Parts: sequence; structure tokens; C-alpha cells
Amino acid sequence: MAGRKAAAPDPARSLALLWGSHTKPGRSGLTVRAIVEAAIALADSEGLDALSMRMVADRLKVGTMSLYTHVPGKGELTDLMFDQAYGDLYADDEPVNQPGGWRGALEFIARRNWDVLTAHPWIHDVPTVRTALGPNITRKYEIELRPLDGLGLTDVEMDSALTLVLTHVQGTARAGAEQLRTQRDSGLTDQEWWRQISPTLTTVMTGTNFPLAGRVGTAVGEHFQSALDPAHALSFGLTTILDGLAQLIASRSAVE
Amino acid sequence: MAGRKAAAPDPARSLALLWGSHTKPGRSGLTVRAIVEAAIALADSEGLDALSMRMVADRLKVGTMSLYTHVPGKGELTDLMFDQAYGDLYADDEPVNQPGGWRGALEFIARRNWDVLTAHPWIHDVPTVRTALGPNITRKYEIELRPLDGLGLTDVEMDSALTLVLTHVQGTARAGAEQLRTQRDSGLTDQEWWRQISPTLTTVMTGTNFPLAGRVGTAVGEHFQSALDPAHALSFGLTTILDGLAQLIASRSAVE
DNA sequence: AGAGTGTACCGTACATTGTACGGCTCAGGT
DNA sequence: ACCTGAGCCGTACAATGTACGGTACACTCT
Repeated sequence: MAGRKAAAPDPARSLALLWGSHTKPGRSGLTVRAIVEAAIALADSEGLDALSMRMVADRLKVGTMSLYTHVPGKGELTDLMFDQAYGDLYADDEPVNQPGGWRGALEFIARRNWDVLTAHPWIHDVPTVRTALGPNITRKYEIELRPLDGLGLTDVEMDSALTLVLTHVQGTARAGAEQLRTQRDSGLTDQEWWRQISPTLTTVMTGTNFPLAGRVGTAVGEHFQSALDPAHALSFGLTTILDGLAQLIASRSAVE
Repeated sequence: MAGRKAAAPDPARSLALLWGSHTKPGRSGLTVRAIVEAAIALADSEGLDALSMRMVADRLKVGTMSLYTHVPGKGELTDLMFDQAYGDLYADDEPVNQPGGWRGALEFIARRNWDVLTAHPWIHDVPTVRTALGPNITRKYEIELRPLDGLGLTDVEMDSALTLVLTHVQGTARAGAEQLRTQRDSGLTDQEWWRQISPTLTTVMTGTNFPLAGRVGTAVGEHFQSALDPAHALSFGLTTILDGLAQLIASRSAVE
């Protein structure tokens, strides 16, 4: 590719795009929204790498370069896709309404974020740091902070706690997505793959001595029929993190 | 690109490469090790996307296609780079020797992993699930499990606890790396960038109402001079996670 | 010494990418 | 009826991973 990275070169332009309505169609019916939706559909099934401007254009029965009338480039398009993907995260229900107080709310947040990341695994490949200012993302941040307000935490602590939970969900979901993608690409399940490399591995590892790795790795493999079980990692980590946060919150309300 | 993804098509071949010694040079002095080291050096400074087979070959004063005599493709090369990057993680010291028991050991593990990820940010872009069987990675797993053995945890719990810590470190380091890369690509610090989009943002957000997001976001921004502070996120999250693990471990030894 | 052989090396070619550039075409205003 | 501007798009280019086929060198065997 000859052009730039995936970073959007003009942040102000991106912002305007993000917050605009984009409902007026051109003379062939092309809309920013339609482009974004087509791109998301393709990315869902093919991945972000496989997503090309040509593919999006073909799906919309439009010339490739017509997309550039509505969207400055691929970077901005992925920004738009990202915000859009979080569009109806909390459309039906809110964390703050869940039973179980802040703990139940954070579990709800984790679950919903997990669902989005599972439905749109390409999100992991979007550079997100400065994109976090689209309307849906901002709204998401607002809603997710609510159950943490009024617990005695400082503002910075509220953000840290939320970030911790979201980072955990993202990391775990990413590992799961990678696992799935590898299985799909290779056409082999973890078990089949393991069986295929097993002889080579034993050959190669004779003379080495990794007793703990062997014991624990085997235990994990037998327990989950795989080297990792994302669902288990999610719940184990979440429980541990919430236990830790409970201590922080308790210490704060004790002072109060 | 015309070829396949970044996934290695032949796992057994990859394994043999990973565990081989690769010290015998060809008639132009080319070695697998030299190729991997050149690739790592380039990736460190330019990133994994910018790393191309041509660049590696140029750096080694060799024709591009000569690399393919030693390495099947780019996918396998990144696998090798990955394992190599973790080569001397614990060369001088081991987690189990640290003061502070399992807690001190996990803090040491987190710190060392953080250092590697900071030195080699491209690691975040390597698909890792099935690569985790190189000699250095296996050794790393063995060493990192040691401080968790004998605490009353099951084998699966030991793996889960370690995975939790490593996932946290990785997620946080990734966010930090993304932040740095965005700054470098755009040539703008977070503050400059914020100043640049600020007017557009206020224009666009008039009429919306996000009191919490505004309050907390502002507090975070003022506290860290940025939207996120990776070092703080690392230590906050680690403390919380270790507090949570302490409860699990205490409950196990109470039963014992 | 000479011949033969396998392997290291590499030049060229191709499909695929994002997008710059410049031309075409049509809707709406005058 | 004509002009203008914007939507649309065909072509071109630089860069990518690597398949393919050729070249040249270091051996072994006679």
C-alpha cells in the first residue's frame, strides 16, 4: 500500500464525521452510514485485514473511489465503525439498574462489553486511544461510570476501576478471538493441532526439564480441552478484580 | 500482498525452527539467528507493519528471496522473533527469589513483562496463541509458575492467576504503546492534540449532556496531563488483582 | 584433477493493497 | 439553454509477500 498508516491525519475532520448525522444520500444513494454498515458487515465475517475499500465498494455496487467522497480514508472509516459498533450497547438496559449494587453493575458491564467484542472481533485491531470521543463511546463512558459514583472513590479512582475491568475484558476477549481465528485459518481445532505437533514436540523437548510447565499445562489442557478457555479466564479474572475493588471501596467508606 | 495471512501454515516446521540451533551459516554468512535479530531491530524502531522482508534483506546486504532459504515466510519469522524477544527475561534473576513471597514474585513478573513489552511494542501485533511453545516461552512459563506452587491452589488456578496478571500487563502495555505510536505518527502530544480538537468538540457536543463523563474525564486529564497514564493503570490494576488473589489464597490455606 | 550434484542465493513477476489524480456526468440554479 | 459544482469513478502508482525458475558455489566421488 502506498498511502499512510491507519491513523486519521485530521482529527477535527474525524470528529465532525463522528458526530454528524450523514443521512443525505448522493445521487447513487451512497451514505456515510451505509458505507460504515457495509464495512462492519464485511469485517464481522472476514476480519479487518481482509476488509478493503474495493470490497466495501463492490458490496455497495459502487466504484471504489466513490467512497472517498464520503469518507476521507480507511483510517477514518475504522474510527466510524468503532463508534458505531458500540451504538446500542445499553439501548435496552443500564448497568446502574442491575441488582447487586456496584458489583452487579460491573459484572453487567463486563458481560455487555464481552458480547460486543465477541460479535465484532475486528474491534481489537482498531487503534482506539484518540478515537474515544465519538458520540456512542462518550455515552458509553458516561453510563459505565454511573454505578461507581457515590461510593467514596475519587474521580481518578472511578476511572481507574472502570479501566481495569474493561482492560481485562478486552484482553481476554482478544485472546479468545485470536484462538478462534487461528482455528479458522488453519482449519484445525486445538486438539487436532496438538495431535499434529505432538510427536515433533516430544522429539524436540527431550533433554529439557520443565516439570511445572508440563504438569500445569497438562492439567489445563485436560480441564478445558484446550490451552485456554476464554470464558473461564473472564469470570476468574472478573471475580478476582471485583474482590480487590471491594477492599478498596470498603476502605474508603470506613474512612468516611 | 498476494500470499497468506501471518499465520504459519506448517506448525511442525515452525516448531523445528523454534527449537533448532541455527548456527551454521550459509555461504554468504546468512543465519536464522541473524535474520531474526535484524528483524527485531527493525521492528523495534519501525513497528511490525513497517517491517518488510525487503527491509530485513537490505539490512543484511542480501537479496530478498535469500531469506526464504532459511525461513519459510513472514509468519514463521514473527514467531521466531516473539520467542527470541523473551530470551533473557529472567537471565539474571528469578521471580521465586524475590522478597515478598508470591506477591513480590508476581510484582516482579509483571514488571519484567512490562519491560519487554515496552522495549518491543510490536509483540502486541504477533498472533500468539499457538506460538507459545518456543523454548524461551516454555521456560518463561515454567519460571513464572514457580512462585505460585505450593500455595494450596489447584493447577488450573495457578494458570488462571498467572494468566490474569499477564493479561493485565499486556492490555495496559498495549494501551501505552498505542498512545505512543499515535503521538509519534501524528507528531502531536496528547495536550497539543486536545487543544487542536477542543473547539470542534465543544461545537459538536452542545446539546448533549454527559455530566459524569465530563467531570471524571476532566479530573483524569488534569491529574495525568493525558487521557490515560499507563504506569498508573498498571500499578492500580496490579494492586487490585493481587488483593483479590490474596483472598483466594487465604481461603485455600484456611481449608488446609 | 575433473565431473557431478545439491543447496544457497537471488532477479523477475504477479496479485493485492490504499489512494492521488483527473475526467465524466448529472442536478439544480440562473 | 447553459453553467456550475459536486458526486462518481477509471486509471495509475508505489509497496507488500512470495511463487517460480535460474545461477553459482561448496562439496563428494571417481
